[in-house]
Amino acid sequence: MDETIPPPPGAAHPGASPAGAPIGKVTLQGLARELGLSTATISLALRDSPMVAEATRLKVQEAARARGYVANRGAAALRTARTNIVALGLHDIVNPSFTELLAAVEDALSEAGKTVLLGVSQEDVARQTRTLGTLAEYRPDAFLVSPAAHSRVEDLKALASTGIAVVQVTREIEGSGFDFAGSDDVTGVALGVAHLVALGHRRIGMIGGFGAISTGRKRFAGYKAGLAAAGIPLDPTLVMEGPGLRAEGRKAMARLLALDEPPTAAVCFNDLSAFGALMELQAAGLTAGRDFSLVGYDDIEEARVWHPPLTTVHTFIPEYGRAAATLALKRIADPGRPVERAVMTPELVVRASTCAPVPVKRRPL
Amino acid sequence: MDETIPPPPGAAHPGASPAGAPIGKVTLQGLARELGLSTATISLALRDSPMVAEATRLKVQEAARARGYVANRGAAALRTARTNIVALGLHDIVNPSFTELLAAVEDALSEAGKTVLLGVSQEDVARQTRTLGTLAEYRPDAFLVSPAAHSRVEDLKALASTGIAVVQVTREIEGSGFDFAGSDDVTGVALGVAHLVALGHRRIGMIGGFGAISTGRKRFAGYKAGLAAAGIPLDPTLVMEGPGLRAEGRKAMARLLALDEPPTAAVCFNDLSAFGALMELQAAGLTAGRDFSLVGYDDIEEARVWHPPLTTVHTFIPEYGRAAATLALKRIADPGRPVERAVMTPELVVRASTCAPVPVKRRPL
DNA sequence: TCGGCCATGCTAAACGATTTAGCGGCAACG
DNA sequence: CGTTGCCGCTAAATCGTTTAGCATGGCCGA
Repeated sequence: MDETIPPPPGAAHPGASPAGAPIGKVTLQGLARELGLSTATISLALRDSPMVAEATRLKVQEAARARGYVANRGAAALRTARTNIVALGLHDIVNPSFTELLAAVEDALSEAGKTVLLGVSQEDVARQTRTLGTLAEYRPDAFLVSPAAHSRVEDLKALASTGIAVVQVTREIEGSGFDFAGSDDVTGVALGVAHLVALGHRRIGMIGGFGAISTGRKRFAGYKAGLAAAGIPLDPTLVMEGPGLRAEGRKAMARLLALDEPPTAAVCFNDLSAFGALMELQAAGLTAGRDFSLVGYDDIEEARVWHPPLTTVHTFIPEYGRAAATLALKRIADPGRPVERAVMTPELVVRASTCAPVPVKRRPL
Repeated sequence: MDETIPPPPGAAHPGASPAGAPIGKVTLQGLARELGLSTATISLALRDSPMVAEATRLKVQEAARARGYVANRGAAALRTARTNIVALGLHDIVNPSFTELLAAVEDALSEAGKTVLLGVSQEDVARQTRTLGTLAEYRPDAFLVSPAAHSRVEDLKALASTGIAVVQVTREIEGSGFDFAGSDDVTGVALGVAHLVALGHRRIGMIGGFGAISTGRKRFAGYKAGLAAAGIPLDPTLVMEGPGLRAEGRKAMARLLALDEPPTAAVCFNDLSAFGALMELQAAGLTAGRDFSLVGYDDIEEARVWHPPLTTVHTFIPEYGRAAATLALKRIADPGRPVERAVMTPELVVRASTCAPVPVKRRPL
């Protein structure tokens, strides 16, 4: 825990550049020259190899500390074909649920000595191709990917052919044959529908979630499964497809309310679209939990503080974030292992945005 | 925009490994052997050097594409001493305001061909030292840092001595002599205080923000400046120090309400602590904007949807995120340039959490 | 006294790219 | 016809590290 760097030891360092020179670049070779040893010995000593004598090891480590030696992992990686970098290719990071994911993944990986190299595709396949390509040039030990909408198997296969470990997180491309960590979205949304059914609802809409991504398809499947379990036929006019954003949720709710026979409740693709729907309800003079029932998905922090607090499905994002990191580490260690899927089962969190069905009247305006 | 990789050209590639072999590792040397050229030519051709003939260039680029060549930036960096990596050392990423920052920085940097290497200190100086050390081993072209609380100049000076460009973002260590991008926090909070004063408040508290970080000190200074401008003496019992978290904001508000003579209003270190304070008000049966006035700081998305919508100070986070990226790029290009500070002036956003002063009665409970 | 063994540290060859001096050949020019 | 200049390309050095294999010398046992 020393906080000051001690001055160089009394013995003048032979063959070194001018004595008081700024530290600049200290390399293995520099240390080797100064200590009259070979770079091999320095390298081994710094990594506590048993092949080097105790005394030498201490001398070397002391000198390295004193000179401010910082290893060059790039050079080491060139030799060892291991960078300790894990590339993270996310489709988005401003969405709060992905922030939680990113934080969990970073934490788990840094614990394992890996460092995160970040790329964001912004839901654009072309940009994703570019980004993943750039990331690949750094030769990460593994890729953690949440594919952009509309990605196909080929868009990731390019990675696979490089022999790098690939783990999909949150979203997946079916049939890609990569490890996956995420939540059981079918069950999750079905849970929400079941809750609404139990409250007496029969006309239940679905807001947001589009078919271009696996989560969209699965959550829609959960919606259908929930209806089917209750013997309610699917009414396509109640299904509002769209990306899971506040603005989309709001538009969707407006369209639902404008129907001749509006639903009395809705499940949402994610909390974000639920928030948008809540805003539209407010604007229409309606209150969720009194005039209309709304169930979100994800349970991000904001869900708890809405007015009313949002009933939603908790999906354990940090947990599967860590799981994704673990899968990556396992596959790095053993590239031949069988494909593994880490799937968390979500849980319904009942708050105050749902109630027994109330026929929706047209806006008072 | 081809989506299929064409088969190798008709002419059998001489001296290559078994024809149908999996692509595996294609290197400059491999391409050179296959094309009967030197690695120098390949390297130059791939980078569109004018030193290589048009025909050769096309032939090389075509072959590279066909073979699935992916450059090894690590190797290139070893030679050129330029990695195109920018290290991002943040004290936290789950805080929504930092997500916005991260997104903006990543976007701006990737536009400039840089890739982000991420490290999170979690507000812990020891961990920060470790993290920055690890990041440094990858020899980033620049560091973007939001220092952990309690960091001192020496904690960053270690970076400086490596000759790497360092830019501080959001937070700074005074006297460190590095570039900085952030918002003018003194003015920002003073704006909030002035708003409250204009509404008639004289007893104004401050919630959250601790002296261990520059933003804490500056926002407190803004609080003092605002009071001074109105000729209101500072009452230390109204100042609640603490990290800017929901839980802390809640505790702080509880303590304020428990005072013999509670304030009628408060400014907050950030929106997060304001949310906590709002929760405590609710719990106490009080409503912000009617019984109490509260001003947040940052204007994160959640501020708009609170009930009541939070009056707060908008700080232009994405803007200074981009500014930070630009500063880093400029310093990479010219390490000797004078220190620059990019400071945005915040703006007050009046919503519904403030009102004229109302004497706070003790809880009805 | 000698052979063999251990402990220690060194030599040298990678790893995959970039960069620069220089070379052969050809055309133009005086 | 000799010189010059340019074009297109190559050879070789270099970046900082790791690692297999080898050299050295001391010590022990026979």
